Amino acid sequence: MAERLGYSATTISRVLSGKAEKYRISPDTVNAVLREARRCNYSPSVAAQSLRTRRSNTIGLLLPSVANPYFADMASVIITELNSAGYTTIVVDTMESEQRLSESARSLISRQVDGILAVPCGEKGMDLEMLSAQIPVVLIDRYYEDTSLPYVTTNNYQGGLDATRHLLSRGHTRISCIQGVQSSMPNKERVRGYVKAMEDEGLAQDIDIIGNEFSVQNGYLETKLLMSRAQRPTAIFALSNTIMLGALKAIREAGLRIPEDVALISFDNNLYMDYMTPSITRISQPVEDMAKLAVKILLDKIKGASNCGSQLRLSPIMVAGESA
Amino acid sequence: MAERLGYSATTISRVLSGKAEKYRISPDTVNAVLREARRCNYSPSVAAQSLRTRRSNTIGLLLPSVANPYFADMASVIITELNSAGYTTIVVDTMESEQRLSESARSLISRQVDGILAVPCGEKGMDLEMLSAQIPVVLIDRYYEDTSLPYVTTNNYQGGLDATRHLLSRGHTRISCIQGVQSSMPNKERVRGYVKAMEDEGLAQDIDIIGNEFSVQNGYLETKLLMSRAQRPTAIFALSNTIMLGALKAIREAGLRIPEDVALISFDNNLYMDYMTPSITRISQPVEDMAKLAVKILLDKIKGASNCGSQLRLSPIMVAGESA
DNA sequence: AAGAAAAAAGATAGCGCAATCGTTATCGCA
DNA sequence: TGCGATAACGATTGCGCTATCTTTTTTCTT
Repeated sequence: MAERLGYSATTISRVLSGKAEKYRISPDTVNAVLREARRCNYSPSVAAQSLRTRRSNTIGLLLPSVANPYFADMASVIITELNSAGYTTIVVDTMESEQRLSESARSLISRQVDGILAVPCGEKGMDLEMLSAQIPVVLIDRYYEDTSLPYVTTNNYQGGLDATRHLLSRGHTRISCIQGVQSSMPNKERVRGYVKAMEDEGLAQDIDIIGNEFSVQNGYLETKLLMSRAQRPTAIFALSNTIMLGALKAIREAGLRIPEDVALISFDNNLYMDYMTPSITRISQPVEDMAKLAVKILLDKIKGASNCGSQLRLSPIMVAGESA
Repeated sequence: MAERLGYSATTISRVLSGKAEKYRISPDTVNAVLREARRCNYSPSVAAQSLRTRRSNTIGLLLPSVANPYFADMASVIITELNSAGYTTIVVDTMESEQRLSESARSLISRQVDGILAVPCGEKGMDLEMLSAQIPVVLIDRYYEDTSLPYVTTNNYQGGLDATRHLLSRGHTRISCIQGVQSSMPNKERVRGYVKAMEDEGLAQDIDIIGNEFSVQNGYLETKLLMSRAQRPTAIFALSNTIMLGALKAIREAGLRIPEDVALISFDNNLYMDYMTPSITRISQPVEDMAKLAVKILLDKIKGASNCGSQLRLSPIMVAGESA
């Protein structure tokens, strides 16, 4: 393009990167360059730009499972937000593996992403913590104990408390809690809320925490077992939407009615939950707010603002349904 | 790293890019390099690599709406498939806008992606078609009339036919069809199936096609109108899961029973649909197969295989529920 | 009319890698 | 002993851009 127009590459670069004014390029030149660029359908090589400027206008998003509707919703909001801020999003599914998380994060850095948004896996985030020296990192939903990384999450303890108290207030005492990934902070906090509520009612001996995965299958299998117990629980607290779906299936198969025979309460919200019969009583997380906040914090960090201290816990909202 | 080890950058590059054997680098050297690389946590700059090799091991995925569970499911499969083939995925939400589609595709190309998977928007894909000269492009779900681009889609005509015939076989005659984006091929084909089935029964005068968006709101508003008609339809054919959800809400609000007062049949499948009451009768698309096939075709094209002729239509499966 | 200032542009280098084209040791073999 | 074959490595260049430093031209000032 440079030779075709008779201008230097420098001038052309300036025009195309919007720095024409700053360098006082004459309007005639600007127009000529722009016209030619359009004519020959020019678009700059992002690879070369990143190499030179060390910025890529790209953000990496690390999720434990894109198939989980909860994370898919989150991804949707994040992608849209980032896009309107001029960023492109690379989505990686870490499949609930700490090793994949580390590898993916490194791979993202070697791609010169400008920042990382992550729902981390595993117990201790040493690796992410280290990487955050090289690049802005913001956690969503999950975080690590004593981490200095910024995060945005739900007040899961409160959610666990609310759900359990709701069941207790309806007279339930045999309440089983089907959990997901034990090492994850939201899971721990929800369980803590459940335990606290039970203990407050003097039901410490009835505490029953089972399961080990945020999956439909886990919910299904654990509920199958529960339903075959001599002394069935009268209520189930499912720690995720997927677990709830599995539980629902098992309860149906046992020929039991909800909520008459077994009450059911779940975490997460979803387009569909209102349309189920019975509609599901649930602890809804403010996914959209969380996602938008996390994006905001990340972009601020990228711009150099040092609100590293941002560790936010948003309140969940209980949506009353007919299932409990 | 080169000077720290006393080797040339060339040698190091060869070792790290796995070409040690090809260039007969001695095992000692290889080990030394690898150890040092691990020690100093070296990872190559993908930007520089792409600049040099014109490949980025990255694929662009263009979707009209990540928030739609149907596309989110699709994205999940694609991301996972690509990842296990060694590719990273950039996801872009084109928001059902043809202009955004074009812009995003161009932006992906300037990012040196090795290929593009797209659920396109708009009537005629001139732009994508042109771009496909520069880079492999495979369409999923939607495609263009007379396009030469490879695509993988559902046999939507068959789906429309099946759904409508099912309703007809149950004795319905006043069947309204709530459609999504009119210009999209799947929509057109489903409608064509509906029309054909109606005409075959001599019900041409009862054909009733309404709506204009694949959204919950569209389904809701159109159904509200339907329910307030003097002569209500006895069955509704919703052309997507989102439309179905909106319809469901409106039917509920009208205090009507499903399927006694209004039968409901939908396109798309979903984890939740089995757990609704009544469970929804639906035309399930083979999302996973479609996604995997599209990825396969794209990777083949990247490798140079010229199966450009791949234009596949997979059969949908009707899942019987209680709603129709 | 001479000099200073502002306006408009260009020359050069280097981001981090890999393709290309070398060069230097080592060894077998007649 | 010398020669070519092979093994093992290196120097250079350029991918496409932009940051930095210069140069040329125009305009204004006194």
